[in-house]
Amino acid sequence: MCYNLLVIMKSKPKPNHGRRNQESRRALLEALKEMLIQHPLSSISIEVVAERAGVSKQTIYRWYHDKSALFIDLYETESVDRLMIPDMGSVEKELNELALQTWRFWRETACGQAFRQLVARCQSNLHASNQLRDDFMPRRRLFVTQILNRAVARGEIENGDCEVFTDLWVGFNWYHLLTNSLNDESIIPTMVSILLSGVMRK
Amino acid sequence: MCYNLLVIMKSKPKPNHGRRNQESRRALLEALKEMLIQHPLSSISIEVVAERAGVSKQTIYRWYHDKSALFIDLYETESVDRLMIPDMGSVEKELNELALQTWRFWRETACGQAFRQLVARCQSNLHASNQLRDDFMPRRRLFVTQILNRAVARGEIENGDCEVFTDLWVGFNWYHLLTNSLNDESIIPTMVSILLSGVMRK
Amino acid sequence: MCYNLLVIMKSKPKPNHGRRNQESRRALLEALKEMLIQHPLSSISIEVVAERAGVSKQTIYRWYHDKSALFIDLYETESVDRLMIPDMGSVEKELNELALQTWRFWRETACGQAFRQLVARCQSNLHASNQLRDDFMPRRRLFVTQILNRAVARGEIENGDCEVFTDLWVGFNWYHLLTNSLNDESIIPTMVSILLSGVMRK
Amino acid sequence: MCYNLLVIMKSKPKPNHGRRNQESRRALLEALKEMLIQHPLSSISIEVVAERAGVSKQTIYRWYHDKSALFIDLYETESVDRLMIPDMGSVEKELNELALQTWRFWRETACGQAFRQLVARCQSNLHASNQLRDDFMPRRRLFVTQILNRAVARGEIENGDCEVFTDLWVGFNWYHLLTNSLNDESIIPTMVSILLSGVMRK
DNA sequence: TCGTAATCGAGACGGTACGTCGTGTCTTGCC
DNA sequence: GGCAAGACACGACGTACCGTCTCGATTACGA
Repeated sequence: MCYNLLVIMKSKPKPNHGRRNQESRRALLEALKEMLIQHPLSSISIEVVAERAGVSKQTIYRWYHDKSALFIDLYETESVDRLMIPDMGSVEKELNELALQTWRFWRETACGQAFRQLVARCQSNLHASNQLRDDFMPRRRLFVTQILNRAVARGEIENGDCEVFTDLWVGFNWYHLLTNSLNDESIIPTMVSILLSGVMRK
Repeated sequence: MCYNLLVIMKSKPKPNHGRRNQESRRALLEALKEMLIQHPLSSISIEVVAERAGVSKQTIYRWYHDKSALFIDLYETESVDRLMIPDMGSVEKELNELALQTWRFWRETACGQAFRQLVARCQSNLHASNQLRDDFMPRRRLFVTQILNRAVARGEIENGDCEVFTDLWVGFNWYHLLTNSLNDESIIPTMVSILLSGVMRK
Repeated sequence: MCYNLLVIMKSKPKPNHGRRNQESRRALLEALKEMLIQHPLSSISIEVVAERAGVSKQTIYRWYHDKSALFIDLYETESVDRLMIPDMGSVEKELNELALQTWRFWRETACGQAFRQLVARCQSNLHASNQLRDDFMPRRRLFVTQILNRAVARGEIENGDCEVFTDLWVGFNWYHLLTNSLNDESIIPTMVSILLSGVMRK
Repeated sequence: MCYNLLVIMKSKPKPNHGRRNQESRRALLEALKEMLIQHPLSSISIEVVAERAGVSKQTIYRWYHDKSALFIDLYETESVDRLMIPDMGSVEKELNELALQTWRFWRETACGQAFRQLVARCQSNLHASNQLRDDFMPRRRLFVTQILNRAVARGEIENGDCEVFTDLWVGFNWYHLLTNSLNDESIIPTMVSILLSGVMRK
């Protein structure tokens, strides 16, 4: 049910028998993006998104279980490769870069504010909550584990405790996002160094 | 409009002629508390709370601006300081204990659910957000810094980076609360040990 | 659930605690009446009636199970006392008068066309069908049985077979309504005389 | 667009290159017939008929203008002339038999339900309405007039008022069909006797 | 023998309406 | 004045069918 961007993009361009209409998907995400600039996610109804995108409600429900899923599609589409950190030869450099990019992405696009709304919404919607935890977050956490895996390969850090490390990483960033404190980037290196101390090879 | 706990507590013990009915307030919070145990936040409507408490909707709206305000009243009423960890001679033990107590407090009382609602509300309310960051959280963070200060005094850890350490600490716990994953307590020691590595005296 | 006109009209004028808002009921029927002039019932949605009457959908559903019930309220309100035939001393005269009045009522107001739509609708809606048979028609049939009862009292006709007589009566009129043949009133006396032969006292 | 039975029946027995697939037409009517037995008309959607018949919606719309047209095709296909009553020597016996057969035909085949749909459709379609009154009904009424004619020949009844008699007859049956009350056959003799009283030779 | 043209299944789509739910406001009459 | 009761306008929900529209596979026919 959940739409997979990459698979679609790689499939041959010959379109449409009973397959998803890419045009309507694009219009949908575009409409949502524009609306997110002015309104919090919670005040944006599926009804209005559909109307604005020139798409029927049913089409939304066909591809997305709810508003959150729609936003997630947008979020992932927008953040693709912005948070893909290249090999910089050092886990410390890469983690610093990832945190910096994440904070900037959140500050500079509508996505930061929108993600806050998404988290908020999940606090009163069981399905959205499960989806966030089991579907969306694992994909986000990959950006971190990728870096960690490279570091393991380089022999920089021990292999293990990767999940808890990522919990701490994500928690730190969420906390700053959710309390509106993404401004002081100077604390990032400290955070990285505290975390790395716990996993560095002696 | 928003109900202020202290004012009520100072009012005479047998008041009531046109003043707020304490009985209905108590019934309201009680009903809410019971429901939070069994039902996800999402499925609790003001309508149902009112009915269960035997209170009219109007009475709720007279005293609370909206649903969140009701949850917050519950949270503040319930949250006694059961998170004060005594000196156990070791920062590691104390931090483990604090995390454990925090998770249990959130899991076993309605407060975890209520706090989630509080955080959610702050994502679309600037004033609430500032209050959370500048007023409420500093008090909560004291539970951690207190332990850290004792550890510094004992010579266990370096003095410094306390704020970032606490950010990581709080972030980790929030993350697990907000994603509904407070069940697996076995990861707590790992978390504590990673964090402490970054600040332990060599 | 089904609204009873007479009870309301007789109740004391002091209005409204949780009681039905008469103004919105009036607006509703008025809106429906106007729309029936231009559109068949089947093409009139509850949504639009509500909007036109300046009333919320919920309010309609509170008082009427479905569109048919709403129309029935209108129909009965409109036809009240138009089809109440006074004692004319002779069952034959009275039945002739009743048929004449019925045909004219159907021809001259929106109600005839609307009633056709109502019957049509009942052919594909079980609930509407039951309501028509068990709720609405018994009240309509009273206009006939009233006349028959008077005739029995006068000794004009036998007491019995009243139901079948009324079936025949109603069927005849329905048939002419549903086949768009309400024009030739000259057949009415023949119909009356055939029917009466079967029940007259010898 | 509207499918014409006769044209099909005259077409060569083994046609089909881009011609209509008889198998899917048969499956369609069969599915419809079966569903009419168990489900009220209201709950039968084109979508479900198509699925049950293993036929695509498009195929239905290619051959029928709308849902009613589909029902009508069924009615005309199914309605063989099983209502031809033989001479039984008595008009009363014959009329009783005719009513009984009619009711059973409507109850036991899908045709009763289909005919209800036909009548319903005529209430918002002038052309269909005229056709019903001027084309279809006269043929149906023949079953009655035939019996009446025989009775006149036998000298049982007066010659005259045949049309009004038939109006009453048909109206009575329609009324019971359209209100879903074809179950209590015990009222039929009463109906016959009332009607006959009005036309019997003294 | 191979187009070619229409039918067919599948099913996505834009629509319209549905009937329900929840919010927050309002009114009434009791206390 | 607070309060229970409950009607109300509003807005959104998620679902059900409608009738239209591609698409690619199938199937005869006629060149």
